[in-house]
Amino acid sequence: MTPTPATDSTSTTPDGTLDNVLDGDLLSLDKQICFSLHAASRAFNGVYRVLLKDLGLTYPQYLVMLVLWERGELPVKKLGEHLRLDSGTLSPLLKRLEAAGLVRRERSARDERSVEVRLTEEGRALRERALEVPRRIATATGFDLDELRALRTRLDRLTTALDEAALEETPGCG
Amino acid sequence: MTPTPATDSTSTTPDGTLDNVLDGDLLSLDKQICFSLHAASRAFNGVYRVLLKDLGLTYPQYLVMLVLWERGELPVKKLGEHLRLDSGTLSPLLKRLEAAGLVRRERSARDERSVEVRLTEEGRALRERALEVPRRIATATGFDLDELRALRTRLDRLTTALDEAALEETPGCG
DNA sequence: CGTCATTTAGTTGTGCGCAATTGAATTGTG
DNA sequence: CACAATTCAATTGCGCACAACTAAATGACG
Repeated sequence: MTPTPATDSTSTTPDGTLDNVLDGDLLSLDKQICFSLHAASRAFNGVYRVLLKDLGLTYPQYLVMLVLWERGELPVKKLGEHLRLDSGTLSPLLKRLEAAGLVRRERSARDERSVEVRLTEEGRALRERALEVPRRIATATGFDLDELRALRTRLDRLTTALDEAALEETPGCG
Repeated sequence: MTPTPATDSTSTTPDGTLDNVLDGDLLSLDKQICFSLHAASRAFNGVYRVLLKDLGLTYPQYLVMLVLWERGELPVKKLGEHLRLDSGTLSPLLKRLEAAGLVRRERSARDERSVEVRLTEEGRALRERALEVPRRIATATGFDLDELRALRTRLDRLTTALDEAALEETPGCG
């Protein structure tokens, strides 16, 4: 059972430009891209879920820990900037990490609006057990390091383009 | 503000194999891949959200409609196979589509376990308004058609590899 | 100094994704 | 036929993503 849909009605276009493509063909290609991206994202998520289960972490929690392992401690705001997540997502997530004993949250003394997130000893220790995760992920993709880097570059390019487009599409920003 | 993290401590490895890479380096690369993929997925989702708002659809609902526009009618089970989603996700989603008047759900006469999902006239009509979405998405990515197809191929390869790896990782399937 | 805009976390509500379970219908087997 | 196993949709529970809002602290400005 391959993830590839049956039809590929766009294969008749000679060049790669968008202008002389039928809308129906585009809708079909869009369907394929949608599915592929959506499926890839969830498949990736699924592999992480399996690997992270031993560590008691979800995938987004792992992302937070990766940042904290690198930086040690930082306010929720900065964390959100690194991860492109807002407090609506981070606040409950951090509470769960705190409940798990991996993290402490305390109001900053110099700015009482801010909340500092720092690793506990237990949280710092978890890094050792996490070290094997990336290798197993890399193996799971079937890609070598160069391919992984290339994929990263391509995804970043995609994200940048999409973010810019999103800004232009948003009503009131044109 | 680029999505690219600061360090790239993996750039010292000469070949693309995994064997002679330090765990710390891999953890760093993993962080970058994680972020890139997660960010790309959400950025894509965000652009769709903006474009689909006019149609009153969420991104997953759009995926369902794409399948229905192509097939017209099919049971929940088949829909789930196409989208790789289970009834836990599809059941409430389909209820919302039904509440929106785009879809009807009715028990199959020949097999009362199965539920047939079919487009209403309104649901069928929505396709016309959806035809412009793919072109705007394609434009938003900044990729041309060939690049989009290449991306799709790469993502499908990734998904296949990850799914296989997930099966092997799952306890009790080795 | 007081007032107002901004910054920062947190809360609420909606929807998705997935695991686990339930319950009904069907199929297979003796 | 009776009974066990399977199939299918729905439900429940948890966590994440995001929009919209609240509340408190800070900073800027008259």
